[in-house]
Amino acid sequence: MLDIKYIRDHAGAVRAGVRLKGEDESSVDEALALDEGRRGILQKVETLKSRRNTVSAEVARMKSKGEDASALIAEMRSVAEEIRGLDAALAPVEEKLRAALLLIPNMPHASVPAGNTPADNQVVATRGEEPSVDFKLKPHWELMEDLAIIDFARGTKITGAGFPVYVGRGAQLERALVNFFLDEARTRGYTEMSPPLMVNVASATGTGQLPDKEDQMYVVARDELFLVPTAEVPVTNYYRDEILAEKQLPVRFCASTPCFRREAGSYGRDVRGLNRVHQFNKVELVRLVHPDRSYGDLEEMRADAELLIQKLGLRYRVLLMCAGDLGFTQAKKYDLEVWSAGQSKWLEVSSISNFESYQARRMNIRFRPDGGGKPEIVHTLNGSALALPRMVAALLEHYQTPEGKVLVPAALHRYTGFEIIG
RNA sequence: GGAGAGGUGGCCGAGUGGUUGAAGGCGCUAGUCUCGAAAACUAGUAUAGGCGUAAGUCUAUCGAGGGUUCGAAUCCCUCCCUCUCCGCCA
Repeated sequence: MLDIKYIRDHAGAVRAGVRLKGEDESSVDEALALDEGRRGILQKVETLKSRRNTVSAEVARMKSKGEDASALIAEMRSVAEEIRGLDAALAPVEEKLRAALLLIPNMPHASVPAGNTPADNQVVATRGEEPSVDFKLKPHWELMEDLAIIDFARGTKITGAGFPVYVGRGAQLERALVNFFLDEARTRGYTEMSPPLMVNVASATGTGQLPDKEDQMYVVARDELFLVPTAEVPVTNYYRDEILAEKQLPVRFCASTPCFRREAGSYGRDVRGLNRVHQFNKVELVRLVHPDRSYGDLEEMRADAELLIQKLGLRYRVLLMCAGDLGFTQAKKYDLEVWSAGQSKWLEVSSISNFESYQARRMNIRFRPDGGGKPEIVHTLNGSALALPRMVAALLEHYQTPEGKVLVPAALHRYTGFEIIG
């Protein structure tokens, strides 16, 4: 969330930012009105509490001397009543203010293009080559079925649509990719983490899945827990409500986890094969950094993710997302899309975002500057490096042979232990 | 799941209704001393919010929330968490 003091002092800029995101401006005015009401009550009640504290000390002094304090105590009886009333009035105002603040989105960074359609996203780089072959490339769902390496029908039987089963060399290939991604992340300075796969309400609120994205998560209602839609949630919450030393920054974590997504509202769109599933594995990068350096870190993380695709020899492009395509909590975002040679389309395999202080303020993650001084809010970033299913799809399609087999790219040989599938 | 014990500042630990934001110790920071270091000594050392240009000042916070009281770290209630034992279990 944004700092209420910032909203107070820059109401115009905040409204403009909310508009660019295509969100409702009314929450800004509501927050400002509640803040004003809150401060009004606060000033009254704190004056009374100050009086009460002074008189309490006086009562104590008189009693210790054996003097009669009953007149003061009688006076305080009505003051106490007044305080009770004001405190009772304050609580709902503060609760509403917090709720209103949670509904104000993060501001887009100045370098983010305006717009709210895919056409407004800027292609900032395109790298790698399409396979040059003289036969018709099959889409991955035909390959995986022919090779019996990913089984959708049985996944549907076991659980439901969108829960594929990786089998044999399919499972081995996926595991090889995960290990490759994690090893690469480690050599680039990320500490590996294996986090919980369910999170509580506070964690889901901290990264922004709650309060209004609840329908995208699987809920374990009995225990008030949520299956993680991305490792971002447990990993970023690792230092929630803590104050780090400046020298601990930047914090760099990587984690491989399953991701569970209901994908409500997207039925029928790009659901063929591995294009969109309810459970998938993903290696995620997370950084907590000094506020002055987060945009440099964003570029570094983009390079971290790009390098993986380069090493696997696939064609891809980088998109700078427009304001309207930014998530609620994001200030700036790049998407990496890999070329699906069998479908002749781009598939999003990574999303790299700077949240600035937006998530960190919700999570109350701060650092103490070197040499002391007031704690400051850190900046948080995360990026996929990478999402597995669409990478598997692109690899199968890119490296297929005329005989319907699939060659394993050289970078993975030491991880798979085999060089061909089929 | 059953029984018991406990949650106080960065850490340890005192404190059972009255100047206790909280003794004492450790740690940390600065200073004195020293060629330097250690030791010793002195001082400082939480977070959030309100008002204020600022200095500052006021309020809140002793796991969380509620209650009793003129006044709560201290008394009462609910919840959460940790530890020990029993049961169950990968």
